Amino acid sequence: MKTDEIREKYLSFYETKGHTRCESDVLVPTWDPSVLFTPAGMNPFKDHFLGKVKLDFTRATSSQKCLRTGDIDNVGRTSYHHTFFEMLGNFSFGDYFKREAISWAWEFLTDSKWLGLDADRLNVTVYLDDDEAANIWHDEIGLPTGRITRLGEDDNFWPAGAPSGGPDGVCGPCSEIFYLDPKGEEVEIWNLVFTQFNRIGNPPDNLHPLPSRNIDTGMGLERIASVIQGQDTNYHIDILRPIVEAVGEIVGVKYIPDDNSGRRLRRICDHIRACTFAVHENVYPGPNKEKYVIRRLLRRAVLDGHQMGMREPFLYQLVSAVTEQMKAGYPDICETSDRVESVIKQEENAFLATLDDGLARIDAAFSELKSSGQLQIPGATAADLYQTYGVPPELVESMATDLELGFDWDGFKQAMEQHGLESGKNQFELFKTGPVEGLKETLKETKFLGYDQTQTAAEIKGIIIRGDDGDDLQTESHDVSNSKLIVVTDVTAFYGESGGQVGDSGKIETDNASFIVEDTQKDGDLFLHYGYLAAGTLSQGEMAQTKIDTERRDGIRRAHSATHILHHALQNTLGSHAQQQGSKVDEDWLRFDFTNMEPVSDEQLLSIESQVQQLVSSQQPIKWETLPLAEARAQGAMMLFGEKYPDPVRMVSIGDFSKELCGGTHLTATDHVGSFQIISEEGVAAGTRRIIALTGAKAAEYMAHMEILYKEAANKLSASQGLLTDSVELLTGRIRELKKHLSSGNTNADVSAEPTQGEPATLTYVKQRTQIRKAARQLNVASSDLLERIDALLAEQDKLTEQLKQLKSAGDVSADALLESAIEIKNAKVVIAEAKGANPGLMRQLIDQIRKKVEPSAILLLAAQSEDKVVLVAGISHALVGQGANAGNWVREVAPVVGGGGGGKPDMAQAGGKDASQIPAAIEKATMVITEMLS
RNA sequence: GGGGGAUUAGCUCAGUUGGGAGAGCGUUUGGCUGGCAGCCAAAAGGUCAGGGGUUCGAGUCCCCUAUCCUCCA
Repeated sequence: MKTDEIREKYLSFYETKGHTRCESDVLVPTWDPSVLFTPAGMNPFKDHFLGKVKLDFTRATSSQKCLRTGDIDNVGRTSYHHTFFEMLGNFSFGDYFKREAISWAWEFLTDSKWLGLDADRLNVTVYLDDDEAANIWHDEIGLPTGRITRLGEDDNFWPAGAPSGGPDGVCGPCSEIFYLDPKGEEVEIWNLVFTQFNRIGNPPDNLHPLPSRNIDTGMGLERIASVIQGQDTNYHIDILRPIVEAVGEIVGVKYIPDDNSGRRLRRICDHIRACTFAVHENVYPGPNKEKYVIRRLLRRAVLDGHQMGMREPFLYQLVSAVTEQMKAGYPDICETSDRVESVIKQEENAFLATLDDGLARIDAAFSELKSSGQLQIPGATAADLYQTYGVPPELVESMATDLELGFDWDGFKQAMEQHGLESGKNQFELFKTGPVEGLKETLKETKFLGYDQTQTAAEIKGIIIRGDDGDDLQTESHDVSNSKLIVVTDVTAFYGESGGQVGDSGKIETDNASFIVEDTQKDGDLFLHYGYLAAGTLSQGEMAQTKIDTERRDGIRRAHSATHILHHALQNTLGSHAQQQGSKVDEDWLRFDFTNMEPVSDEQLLSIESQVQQLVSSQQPIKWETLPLAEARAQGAMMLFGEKYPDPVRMVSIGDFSKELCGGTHLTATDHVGSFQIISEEGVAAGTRRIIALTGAKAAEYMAHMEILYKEAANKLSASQGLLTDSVELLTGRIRELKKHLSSGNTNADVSAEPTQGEPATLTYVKQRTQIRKAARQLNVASSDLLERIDALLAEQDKLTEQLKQLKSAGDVSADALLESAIEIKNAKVVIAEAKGANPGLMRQLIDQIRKKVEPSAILLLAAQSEDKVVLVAGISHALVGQGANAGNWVREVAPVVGGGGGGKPDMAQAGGKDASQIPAAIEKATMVITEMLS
């Protein structure tokens, strides 16, 4: 029987038992902060089990794609470890319990209409004191007691060891079904969890029966398939073996199961499956969280390939093998395979580059070790390489082996553990507690009426006083004004932050109180109004009016509708790959992240902006409706892979060009967006770009601001040609020239900064803005700092011009002129002089010239840099240094005379001081010191 | 969210108690030369990521910001 058939049989079997078939949830459940990936079939139903959502059904079945990395090191080594796998499950939310769960499981496994396994090969386990389950197995199924084993809480309880070790919360005994394979080994194929207790505190008497008991079962699809298909490893079932073979083909290694490379091929097979699904869901390899896990999986697979000789990207070529095997269960995987391939290829290239870099670093580390005569690579060194540069330890090890060096794995692991500790770990709570959770259980949901109304009557259902450090407190009534509260009502006009759109603000008023809402958040289906009490006494059970700040809401609506239009323009300009990656919609402000491999060019950006503006002014209607998911799909609504959509869905259509599934609030016509301005485009992660834009009043303000900025900047620079960028270039070029002339002592060059006269030319707004942005980029500042930067550059230019003028007026400071003032001490020419107007670079140059001309010689030059500052530079020719003269000591003794200090090397040294009036005294001192030094 | 690292010429990177900004490749020019990375010589090319601080003096030390890499959660 094919794996695809088993999956389908399971789901339809439970449909015949009154279960609702649920699509596999996404691999990355953003709604659940306690996990990065969906780890089990029950995960998407967590809130159903906890009674925190309204139940549309009480029996469900699913084949859930899961990802676990806990046992990652065993992947490929054992017959049954995976990171990515599918979990078949059936669930009861306070509906049926042990009897049905057990008998249906048995029926599905043994009935020839379904799997038809040999009943004699099936054994079960139950929890120690779970007589109820044991009796069902014995009396109703007819299993002899010898085939029912009772095990302790570590094996037959969920969570494992919960009764004595915790955590607190719902838990219960479980019963596992084992299959005796032809080799005589027992393999676990199905775990039935009977959730019937709430654990509170430590034993004894800590398990309290739940009023509503649940069933949660899980059967690994790959494992049951291997049993049915008589394979001794999951990797040889019909949907996995072809992938393993494909890996071998591309890597150029024949698949031999027991071989070391067999292990590698299986591991690559597993990881590419995981990566294909993750990238399909828009989870790209990246530096943290779930993205990082994907990066690690992908890089492990690349490294395996690398160690089998692959030096070019190869994983991406396996995507088609994965989609081929998985498309029956997950048809949309095919729709994205081009994108998935290109993302994987890019990451492969990045990692191969890191590996190259790593090889160089290993070389450097090894030569250091070799010089100290070590025979083993210390774990700490390898850990350091890994943590800082991502050099994989396996690579270090294999290179060490080539050099007949050992590798200290223990030390490495120890160092990594230490690193883990130092990085600090903030653990997630498995089950959140607190007043909000309590309200979720009792109230379940807040009805949102804000699509049509800006104000609604509502009843105050909960008041929570926000504690400073998260310890919130629920209260019946509250009268301390200005205290921070969370208010929950049965209905509301306030939009709770979701889908990127920020929450509403406004007021909640009762006859006795006025509560200012600053933000609205959603927790499950509950709306939380965050704010403070302005006046009066707020009491639970009172009737109230929820009134949103309509002006702010209008700004948010403008930004949200503009976001959809922008999304359309992006795809139109860049291609259909430019999909939304993330979005934030605020009052007349929006941030939109999307997939694009390279920066969006200025021209493209302008085109995108003007397309949006055109669509805005075309006055097209914006409509929304609620319809079945399948129908929205048929109408071509844009759907994001990896996004979880309710069914029915809300679809927002703009004119005839945009249909998106969206729960946000929108305008009724495009022209209400008003002005639209893209204010920045930047990279946010590899393959992801971010556009920030403004709408309505904020966009208009921005435009006015840019015009003023342009005028001021142009005035400062006297940019009569109207080309700010040219003027900026001219200015920076002039400064460069000035510096060059100063350091070479060339006073003849004409670098006069005569401003070009005339009024700034008038440019169109877009051109002015482009000029400002280009100029800002040229000067490496944000647009807002442009004027400041220009001022600083103008000041620098003035300063340099002034210095050059001084140097010019100081007259001849050539080497020859200085040599005329030389005195002779012990056969050495000594020059001690003031080099008026010179800068340190020029002084050094003069000293070099003199030293070249006269040997032996000692030179010390002084020059005032400004009204008070003095610079001294001393140089001593090579021969004199050999005799014990020292330029460093020389300036060190002289500098205090002008109130400073200094030092340097024996042949060349530099010093400074703060009292230019003492230059004559310093010259006297310098003469004394050098005389002594040379005698 | 936290740890480590990086940012210097068009590119790849050196730069040691803080005291003359460098190499290789590339570019340009000149000369030599019958080829395949031709040879020789010279030159141009730098806000040392940005900002602040310490100092007589900062590529170098300290702080902040930005970008990138990397590990941990």
